[in-house]
Amino acid sequence: MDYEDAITALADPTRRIIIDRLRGGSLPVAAIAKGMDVSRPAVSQHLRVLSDAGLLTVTPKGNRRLYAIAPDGVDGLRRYLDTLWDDALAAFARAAAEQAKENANERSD
Amino acid sequence: MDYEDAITALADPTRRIIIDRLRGGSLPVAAIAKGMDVSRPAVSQHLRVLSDAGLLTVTPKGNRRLYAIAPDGVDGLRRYLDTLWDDALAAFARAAAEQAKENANERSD
DNA sequence: ACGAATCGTAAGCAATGACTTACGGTAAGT
DNA sequence: ACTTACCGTAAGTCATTGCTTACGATTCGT
Repeated sequence: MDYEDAITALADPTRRIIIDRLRGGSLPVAAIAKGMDVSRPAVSQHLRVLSDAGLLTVTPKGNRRLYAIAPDGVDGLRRYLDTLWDDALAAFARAAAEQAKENANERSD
Repeated sequence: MDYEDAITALADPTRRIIIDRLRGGSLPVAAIAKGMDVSRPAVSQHLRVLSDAGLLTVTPKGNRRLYAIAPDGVDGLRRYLDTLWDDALAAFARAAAEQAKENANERSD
């Protein structure tokens, strides 16, 4: 299972902020950390977690390191949630049908 | 933001197991806890977290309480990931185009 | 070649959270 | 009515983890 690391990584608010900052495209670490309420090393640690989870790609560019969102990592989570969504809807429909049948029995009592 | 509670709730492995057990339909607490490697009160606490996050619905049924996956809660997370997916793909496409342009400049040097 | 900039890592600390045991409260069975 | 079953909550403990400061390594600029 790979989506598990992804969902664990995205559970942290600071990491979601980092992800949001990368929505527009790749950024170096200093640019990501700028204006955030945690130190730059903290951001580095979060970037490590996000990379290990497959949510970010790193491309060394001379002095700096550019981080970007990895579409594949996001897709893993999307697929997990899609199956969950399908099962939830199916179970919901069955429960609704069951409830309707019970109501019909009540009326016939 | 509501999806934040949902993703935090799903970050825990035990809670994901609980969710998986509810994929087939609603279950009482004892049935969920049966065979799991944590105590029943622990399951109760997890069910509380999942409910507060909007991922589960509770319907008291006489002596027992039936828990079921709430499609709406799952949908909130799906929408968040969809926007993330869209932005990631767009950024990826821009980066690819940029890279192609750089390569063209290199060949012309 | 030397100083400045960019970044990752190590060590230590404080806070969050997941678990257990113990308990109380409500509904079902006899 | 009394016992049993089902379930949530409280209190306390222990591991996890997110943060800071300090440091070392690599690259850019002059």
